[in-house]
Parts: sequence; C-alpha cells; structure tokens
Amino acid sequence: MTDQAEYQEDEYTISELSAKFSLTPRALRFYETKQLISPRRIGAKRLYSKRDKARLALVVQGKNVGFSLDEIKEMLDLYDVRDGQKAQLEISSVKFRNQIKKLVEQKKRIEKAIFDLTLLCDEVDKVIEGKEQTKNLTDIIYGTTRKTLK
Amino acid sequence: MTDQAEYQEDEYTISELSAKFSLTPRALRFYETKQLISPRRIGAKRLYSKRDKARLALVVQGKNVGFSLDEIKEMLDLYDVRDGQKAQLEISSVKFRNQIKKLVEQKKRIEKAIFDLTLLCDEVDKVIEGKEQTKNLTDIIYGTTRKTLK
DNA sequence: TCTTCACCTTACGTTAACGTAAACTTATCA
DNA sequence: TGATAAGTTTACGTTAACGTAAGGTGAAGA
Repeated sequence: MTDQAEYQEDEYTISELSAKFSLTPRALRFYETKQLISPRRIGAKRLYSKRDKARLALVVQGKNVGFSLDEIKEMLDLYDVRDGQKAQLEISSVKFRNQIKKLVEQKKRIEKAIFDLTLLCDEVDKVIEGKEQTKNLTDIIYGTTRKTLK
Repeated sequence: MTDQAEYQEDEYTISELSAKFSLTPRALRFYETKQLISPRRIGAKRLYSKRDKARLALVVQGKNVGFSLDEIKEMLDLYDVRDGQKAQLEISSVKFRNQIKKLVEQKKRIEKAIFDLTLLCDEVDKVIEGKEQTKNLTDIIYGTTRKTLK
C-alpha cells in the first residue's frame, strides 16, 4: 500500500462524483476549466471535496432550471464572498424570478405550438378521412395559418 | 425602361418576400441551399413565385412548432410527389403527433423547472426575511433539492 | 513482468441556423 | 456621370456544452 493517508473520507474521485450526478468525467473537467469547481490534486489526480459536491449540485440544479453555465458561475462567485449574505441572496432572488418569467414565456410558446399543431392535425385528418376536399399540405398549412400571416 | 416583361405580377424579390415573413434575405438564400425553396432567376436576381411563398409559409410554421429545417424538407419533398396524396398526409399526421408528444414532454420539463425555481425562491425569501437561519445558496439548494438526488 | 484500470492532457470535432464581411455587378436617379 | 440602392457570390465566424480521439502515466493484481 502506498500513501493512503493522502486522501480523506468524504472525498470523491472523478468517476465517483460524476456517477453520483449522472455526468461524465469530461463534464466535470469542463466545469473545472469554467471555474465552477476546483478540486484539489494528489499528483495529477483530482479529489473532490464536499464543497465541490455542493457546488456541483447547484450547477446541476441550475442547468435543470435553464440557467447557462456562465449564469451559474455568476451566482457561485457571488457566494464566495461571505459578507453581505442577505444582499447577495436578494440578487439571486431577482435572478430566479427573472428566470421564472422566461420559463413562463417559453411555456406559452410551447403551448401555442401544441395548439397550432393539434389544429393542423385535425385538418389533415379530415382530409384523410375524405370529409374534405383533397388538398396538399401547403394548402392546409395556408388554411390553418392564414391568421398568423397578416 | 428595360424588359419589364421579364417578371410577372405576384412574384417577389428577395427583400419583399423576406420582409413579408420577417426573415432576412440571408435566411432565404440559406433555405435555398437547403433546397427548401428554388426561386427562378432573372439574370442573377431571384424571383419568388406563389409556390415559393407557400413553401416558405410551411417552413416558417414548421419552425414555430419546433421542427428542424431537415425535418421540414422531408415533408416538403414528400409533397412534391403528387401521387398517393393520402398516404403522404398520413405520414405527416404521424410526424405531427410525434412532435406534439415531444412538445408536451418539453412543456412538462419547463413546468417542473418553474415549480423547482418557485420553491427555491420561497426558501430564499424566507431566509432574506430573517424567518430562517441564514444559510448560503448552496445550502438552500441542497435543502430544496435533496429529494432529487437519491 | 505484463496487463488492465483509472486517470491525465491536448486539441480538434460537433450541431443548427444563420450572421457578417469582402468584393463585385446592375439599375435607377439626379 | 457619379452616387446610391439592391442584389449577387464566397467563405469564414458564432454559440454552448461537452464528445472524442490520441498518446501518456502510475498503481495494482496475476
């Protein structure tokens, strides 16, 4: 056995931690170049602490709610400064609410797309069932979308 | 006046048609290289027919409901063959329904993101208002997201 | 000693849908 | 007879978040 004393309990290798978050090792290395995490080294090998794990949790959660890595980094950097905790939380709060707005808009766009497509589907099916004159797709599109094009 | 007889009524120049669909001329040229439209030429200049306009309408509408240009091209190609109209409409119908499924899934993901972010916002606000112990963001994330990470 | 992992670094590749710059032609207007 | 506008082609640039390939190291087990 070589120097086992070098690394401690509750530290993770890159494969352990990436598995824990269902990411690839490549992703963790990439996040490191982006300065989202900064594991210590034993020789060339990375060892991730609980802090790295916590930051990684924020990265993953941030991605899930639609933040870019750059935006996530901004927030992480904000919380590296330990003073003025509350002011910083307020900044995050604002960012979160803005993001919620964006998401709500995205949701609306998707709902419109679903609506339009459903309408189009109905039209197409009518034609298929022979209840309407046979047209080609561009004609149908033109019919269901006329209102959209002023 | 030069040969006005060269082009006809209900034909459009590139700037006219692109404006009509709120696209840039560059976009129309790009769609041409992708074989989505094929305007005729007078010398070097493009002239777009009603057919081009109809196809372009399908392109725009297709983009709006989340199809890629390649997928749109597939559909357009399908309708260039004039036989078996019904069979082809059925293929489109299937594609549309698949796309609706994808959109519904996307919508669900966004709804979850909104839900999670709202939850997080509430937590953050509690801390800001001093109703809870001061924590930093990663701790809060860890609290609200624990269930997500098995 | 040989092999197999697990890890490392460097660096180019990927995808979509155009944007943008450069350099040129043609038509129209004053 | 410029000047301006609108059009053309060619071709490289952009963005995000990694994927992937090539080539190399160190430790551990048979």
